[in-house]
Amino acid sequence: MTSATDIKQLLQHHGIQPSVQRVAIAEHVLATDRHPSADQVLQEVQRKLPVVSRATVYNTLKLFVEKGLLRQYQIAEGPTVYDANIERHHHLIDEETGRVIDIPWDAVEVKNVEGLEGFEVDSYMVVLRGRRRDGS
Amino acid sequence: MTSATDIKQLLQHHGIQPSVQRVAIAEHVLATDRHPSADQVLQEVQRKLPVVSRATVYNTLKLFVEKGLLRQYQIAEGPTVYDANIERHHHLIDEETGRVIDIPWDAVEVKNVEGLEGFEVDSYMVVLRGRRRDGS
DNA sequence: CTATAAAATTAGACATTGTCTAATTTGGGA
DNA sequence: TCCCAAATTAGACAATGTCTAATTTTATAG
Ligand SMILES: [Mn+2]
Ligand SMILES: [Mn+2]
Ligand SMILES: [Zn+2]
Ligand SMILES: [Zn+2]
Repeated sequence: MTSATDIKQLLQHHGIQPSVQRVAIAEHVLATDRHPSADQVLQEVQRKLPVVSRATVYNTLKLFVEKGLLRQYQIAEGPTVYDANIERHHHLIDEETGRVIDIPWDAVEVKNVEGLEGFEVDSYMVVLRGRRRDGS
Repeated sequence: MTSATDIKQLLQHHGIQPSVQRVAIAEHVLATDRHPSADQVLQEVQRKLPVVSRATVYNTLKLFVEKGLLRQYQIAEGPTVYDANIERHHHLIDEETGRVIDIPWDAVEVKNVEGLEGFEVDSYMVVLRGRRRDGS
């Protein structure tokens, strides 16, 4: 449960003025484990708060990324998606639905990244393609 | 060295009519270890063959992907890129230049992908972010 | 409380990337 | 050579994202 006041405080602690629009956007995008695109966020938010513009959604998502509240990825076909999970983790793309699913960092093991010759690596993730197994 | 006749045979062996445009596109896109976008391919090819249209470049790249001559990725910011390296391998995104660099499959080791609970995995790659080390 | 200025929001223009259609051109084979 | 299916093409259209200039909202100084 993240109440509206909690959201406001969270934004303020990150140096973000909690306007009505920003709180509404935060409530949706920070609470989901989906990986919505900017236009999906716009659709969702407009149901609760009809007076929000496309420009504000794009501006706000960018702001949240800059302030470290969100990550932004371009991993599958289609538009940039936003990710409220800011811990390091991997991603699986469901090839049937196109949906991006979080995979815990320790679910797979990646070795020898530090020893990679000729490169300095800041971060990495495994991107998998497949599908959910039936009972899941 | 991949000569024009070699290219023609390669296309024919993949069931592709080797038109002038397709050969010109193949010469560029199959010979590079860069990861060009469709519009980059268009720019390059038009220098040698001014009579090639945007539609043909998009159509041809799609055809090459369907026929297994090319891979298509959406890994970094920006447009879809095409990859002549059809062996499995990983990718590093140079954060300074934005360039995508191939990393050999055995340069890093990924474990426990088969044991991933709840998912069936068809393929995977490690996507790293960083930069070339000075003398490289 | 009111005035002022800065910050936030907005509509819509614009750019880029990609798809599609309908018309034209090309070229392989009878 | 002729025919016709395949290939190419220009340009319309759609989706995604950026930018600008005008308007609205909000914080705060007086
Ligand atoms: Mn995620
Ligand atoms: Mn590659
Ligand atoms: Zn809640
Ligand atoms: Zn060569």
